Amino acid sequence: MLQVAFIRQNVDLVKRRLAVRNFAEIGLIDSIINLDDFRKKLQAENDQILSEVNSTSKEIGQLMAKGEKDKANDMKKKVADLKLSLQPISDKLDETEKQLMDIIVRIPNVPSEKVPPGKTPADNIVVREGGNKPNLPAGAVPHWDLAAKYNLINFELGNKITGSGFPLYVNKGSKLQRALIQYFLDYNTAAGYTEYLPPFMVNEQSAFGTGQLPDKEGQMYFVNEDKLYLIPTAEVPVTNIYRDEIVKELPVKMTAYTPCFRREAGSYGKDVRGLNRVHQFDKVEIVQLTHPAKSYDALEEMVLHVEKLLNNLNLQYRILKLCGGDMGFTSALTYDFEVYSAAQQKWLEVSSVSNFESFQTNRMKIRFRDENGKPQLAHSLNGSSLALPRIVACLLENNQTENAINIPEVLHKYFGSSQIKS
RNA sequence: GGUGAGGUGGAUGAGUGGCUGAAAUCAGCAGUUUGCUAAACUGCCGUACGGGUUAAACUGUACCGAGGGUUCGAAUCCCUCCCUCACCGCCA
Repeated sequence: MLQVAFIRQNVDLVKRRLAVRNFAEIGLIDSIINLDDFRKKLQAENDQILSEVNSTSKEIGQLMAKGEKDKANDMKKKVADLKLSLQPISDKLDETEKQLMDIIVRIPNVPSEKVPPGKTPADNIVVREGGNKPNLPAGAVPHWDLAAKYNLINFELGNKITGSGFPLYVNKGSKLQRALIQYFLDYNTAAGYTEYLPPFMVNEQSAFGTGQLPDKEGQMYFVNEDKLYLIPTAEVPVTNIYRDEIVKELPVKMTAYTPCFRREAGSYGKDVRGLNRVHQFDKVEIVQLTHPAKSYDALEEMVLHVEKLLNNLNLQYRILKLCGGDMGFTSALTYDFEVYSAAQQKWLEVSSVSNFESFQTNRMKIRFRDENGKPQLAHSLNGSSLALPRIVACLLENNQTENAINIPEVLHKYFGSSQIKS
């Protein structure tokens, strides 16, 4: 969430930039400032009365010690009156703070000045393309057919066991998952990211910290009995490792493999065929906490990091800079990576790399000490490196031959062979 | 799940109603001493929201797991919840 102090100092900028993401702020920014003014006024009154209560109580203590009971009793009456007058003010203060919070929590992040305007994915800007266009043999088929042909993924059984969108990987299909996860983690740790294997469920506070709550309430699976959310991404548990910390040394670089659970409420149709959109999938994530002055350098570094991974896998890809309208709630700048699915003839998103600036860290109170020793909010960033299902879809489709699927060289040592045959 | 003991600042740990935002020690920071390192000594060493200031200084309030309550006054007493540890039960 945005810092009130930042909003106050940059009213016009905040309004202008929120417009870039087509957020209709409808006077909310002005309300924030008005409420904050009111809050300050109330707090001043509240503190003033409390101060009197405290000092009077102290006097009572001294009077009692001296045995001056009558005087003390008079003072008690005074305190009672003070408290009576305090009640409405303190109630109003609580209420105002709550109102203020309710609004702030629903304001999305302010886009960076680098974010292009636009409303739909069509307005995203292709930053660059890379990799080689695959040469498919005649009769090439989409991955769901390949998955069946080589017995790699059984969607029907996943459906039977759980429901649609919960694929069951089998044999080499399962091993390919394992190989990819292992490779991605090794690649990330080699680049200095510390590996974690976090819990796959988080509490409400963690889900709030990274911005899933209240914005994405209905998109997460919720275990009512224990009030826990199944994570939609490793970003949630991993970033929350540093919640309420004043970090000693920046940057912090973390990576984790986790399954990800997403209800994907409201998305049906051809987009959900095969591995294109599922409720449970595997992903390896990278997360960084940085000094505010260095977060955009870190973002570019992460983009290059993910790009190299796609190059290593020999996939045709493109990098998009998301327009204001297509960005997530918490992001200040996002690059999406898409790989080309040759058999489906479409681009599939496999990674999203974002700088959240202090939007998440303000919620989580992740700080560092500046030159003056004052706590300041760090910046947080994350990106997928990578989400597996669509990578698998493209690997299968793009590397299919008439009677085998070739495995990219970097995976050979993890996969144990160079081909999948029937 | 049951019983018992606990949750205090970066760490250890004192504190059972006012003199405690919190002793002491360690770690950390600054300095003095010192061939170097080490040691010794001195000072500093919580966060948030306000007021104040160019910035400080200074100052008000809150915070001792979370939330309520009792009281003129709560880290300290009471209630609820959460968590940790030990033992028992159950179980991968």
